[in-house]
Amino acid sequence: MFELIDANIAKHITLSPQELDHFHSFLHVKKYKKKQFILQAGETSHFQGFITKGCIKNYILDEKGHEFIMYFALEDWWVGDIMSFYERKPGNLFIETIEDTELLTIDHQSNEQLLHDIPQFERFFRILIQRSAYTLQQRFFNTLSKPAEARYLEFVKKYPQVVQRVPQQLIASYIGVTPEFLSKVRAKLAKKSSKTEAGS
Amino acid sequence: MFELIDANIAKHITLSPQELDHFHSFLHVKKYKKKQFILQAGETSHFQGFITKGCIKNYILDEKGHEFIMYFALEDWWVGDIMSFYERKPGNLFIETIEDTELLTIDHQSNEQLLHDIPQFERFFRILIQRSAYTLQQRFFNTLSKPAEARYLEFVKKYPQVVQRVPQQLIASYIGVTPEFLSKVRAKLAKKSSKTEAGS
DNA sequence: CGTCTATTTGAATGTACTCAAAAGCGGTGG
DNA sequence: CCACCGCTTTTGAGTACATTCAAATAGACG
Repeated sequence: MFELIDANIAKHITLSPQELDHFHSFLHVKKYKKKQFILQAGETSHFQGFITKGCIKNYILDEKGHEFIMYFALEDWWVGDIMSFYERKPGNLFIETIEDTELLTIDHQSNEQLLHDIPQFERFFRILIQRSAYTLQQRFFNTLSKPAEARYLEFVKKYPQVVQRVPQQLIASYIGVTPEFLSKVRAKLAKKSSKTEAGS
Repeated sequence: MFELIDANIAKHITLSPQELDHFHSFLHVKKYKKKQFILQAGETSHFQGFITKGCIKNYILDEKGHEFIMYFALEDWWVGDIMSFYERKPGNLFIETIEDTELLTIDHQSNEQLLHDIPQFERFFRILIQRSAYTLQQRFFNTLSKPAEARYLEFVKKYPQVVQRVPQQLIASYIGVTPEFLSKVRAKLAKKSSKTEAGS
């Protein structure tokens, strides 16, 4: 039950068996069916989640109702609206399942208690946020500096499991183009690679 | 000397006078002339800085040598390449002064000591990173969902001091357009507002 | 005042978008 | 088991926002 999350935490901090047990005592299991909301914009996020099974998308909606996907998350990822969770006010993120999904969650009060009882978690979550901020920065840079084709190829290389599991239109949203345009990019790539392979 | 940084920290955590003194003992003053590098891509960042005077730009260079500005920082802002600093490996960020600048800095070893001696700082830096991650996320969303004109107007509204102090081409880089195009955007805005004012 | 840099202007071009329609694909019920 | 329905992906034509390159103008500083 806790193998995955324990291994995840062990990547950055080292806890005693007692501390681990204490940590586990704060966690709850939450289950969602496909296409359910875990969080909606306007709500205050009452928990952070760790995915033990399934797949979700985290996105913002603009005025016209277009989805802008901030990230996908599969097993072994943490999900949540960090600002809403820590500042205890309504956020602007949607979190929605793409498949049936199971989370381990920790609510706000438990989290405060955890940070107090095991200060190492303060460090753990700092590292988590730091890395996600870095990833976002790189992605922002890529989006401004590289054409859609390069961004798509990098996405496929970096997240092959996601490509298998989520519809193409969501990947279009992630890399920052319309579904129609991604389709055209892929058509061009297919033509290119068929040319290359035609060297018989 | 430490008034500004103490007030900055007091926004998020509360320290005793002794703890503050202890914190101050870790700090050093660094001074830079205009257009000097504080950090270059490929270097490992050995310190985090807090600006007491001046103005800097933090940017990434693409293969063609185009600058992509991640953020500007003035007095009362923290600057650094967080990933490089904490992971102790070469980063890809440039930090360069736009004006003569003075920093209070804390080096890596002192930082570790500080986090150990006053664990509240672990929380402080987590909050800092959290907020910058949030800001970056909003900006990324804006860049994908809104036209350049709207992004420019929001920038002017949000950072009026920066508009006064940095050349326009750098603002173009920040909002994600070429200097030429920002110039055209401004020309159109000027025409619009002159029309509005012509209702005499 | 002259030089160097920043900004503006213009023409041609390109990357990606919008809208509309067709084709593909998967699940479900008759 | 096949036919149909809904949803996703593809294709195409026209358009828009922003880029590139080149040149002119304006500003800042010694």
